[in-house]
Amino acid sequence: MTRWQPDARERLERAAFDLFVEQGFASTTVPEIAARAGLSTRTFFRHFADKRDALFADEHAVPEQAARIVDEAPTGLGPLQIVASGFDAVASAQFAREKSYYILRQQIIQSDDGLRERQLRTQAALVEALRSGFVRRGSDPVDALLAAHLTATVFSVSIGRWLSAESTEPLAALLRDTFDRMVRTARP
Amino acid sequence: MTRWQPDARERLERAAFDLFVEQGFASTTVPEIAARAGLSTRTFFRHFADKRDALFADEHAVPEQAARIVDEAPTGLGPLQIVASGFDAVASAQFAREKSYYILRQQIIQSDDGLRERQLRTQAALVEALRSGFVRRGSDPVDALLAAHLTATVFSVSIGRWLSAESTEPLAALLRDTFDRMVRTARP
DNA sequence: TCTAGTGATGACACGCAGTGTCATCACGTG
DNA sequence: CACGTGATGACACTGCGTGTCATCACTAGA
Repeated sequence: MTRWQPDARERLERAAFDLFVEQGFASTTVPEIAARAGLSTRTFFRHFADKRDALFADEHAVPEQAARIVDEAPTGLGPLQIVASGFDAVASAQFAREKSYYILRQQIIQSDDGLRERQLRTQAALVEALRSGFVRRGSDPVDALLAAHLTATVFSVSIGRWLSAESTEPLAALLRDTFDRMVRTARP
Repeated sequence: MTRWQPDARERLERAAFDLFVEQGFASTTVPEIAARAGLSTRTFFRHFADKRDALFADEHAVPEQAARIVDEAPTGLGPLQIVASGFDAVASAQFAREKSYYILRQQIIQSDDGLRERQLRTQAALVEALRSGFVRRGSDPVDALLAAHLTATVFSVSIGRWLSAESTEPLAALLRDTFDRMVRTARP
């Protein structure tokens, strides 16, 4: 016998996701999640800051990868050129699961105000990671912030298109298309 | 004698703001706010959805004004041209108080994760109001969403610059400058 | 082999956010 | 003078999130 199952966090994540799908986020309590994972309520809060956090465990890696891509880009490229060159890497690394998982997850998020706010916060974290990355490369602070916002917009809009009912295009193609459209839109 | 003071909501707003300034958002309880306003805890929650909401009472008007500006713009203008023409109106209407008030308010917001999330939500509401406004004018759905995001970025960045320590420029000028910089940044 | 950590967990108490429900009270209306 | 109305108060209750201490399996060192 081991002293404890070493995958407590993953069990909690999965139990939370399943319960949110089965009965909704609001009507799922933390004690329920913990019980399904075979753990106590207290242990849940040792792994996640709050109930919403169980749905956003993966997202913590996003700002890190963004910063890495920016830092490792060849010199001489502008912020938006760096971003455009990283589309494929991000599309494959951050969206490795089945598309149906992300659709289900997005449905849960859309069903609750608190979860929508939480998602906006992860996008804000991406903006900040990109901004500071661009500044490290020597960009003007305001230009860096603007480029970071533009980048986050491209990703947010592309993912929305990718998860929409009609779409069958791969994410990387949508990222490129959304990027081009944004460049065109920004010409007044 | 009146049966009750008719300005309950305003008293609660002011009491909340003052207490947040004096002792911080997290260490201020709703019963405290209600007591300072001379009301019960239950009444606080009749006026505001939650504790954070007392800091965002004004912001509910923002999406409405944005939608009105878009709807009343002359035909033939592109989304971003409409936005640029509305800079002065928004700067004067939505920021009528003393600048020191907005600085203080922003300090409170920055001090708490939940408040930052709440602010992101109001920005998302602005994006949605602009998006649907642009769609009503006949824009392509994706282009409308992109233009709405670009607009919200210009406002968010401009307000940040306006409230930053160094700045003395008027908000309308910063809006125009940020807009120009964004157009330039979006050229890869 | 004995012993003193160590790290994840459980158990329990607690403060506070937010809601449902009913009573109250001042007012307007017939 | 009786009745309805709308804002408020009082109270109970659920659930989130935290602080604190005990437990238990394992590990490193004497």
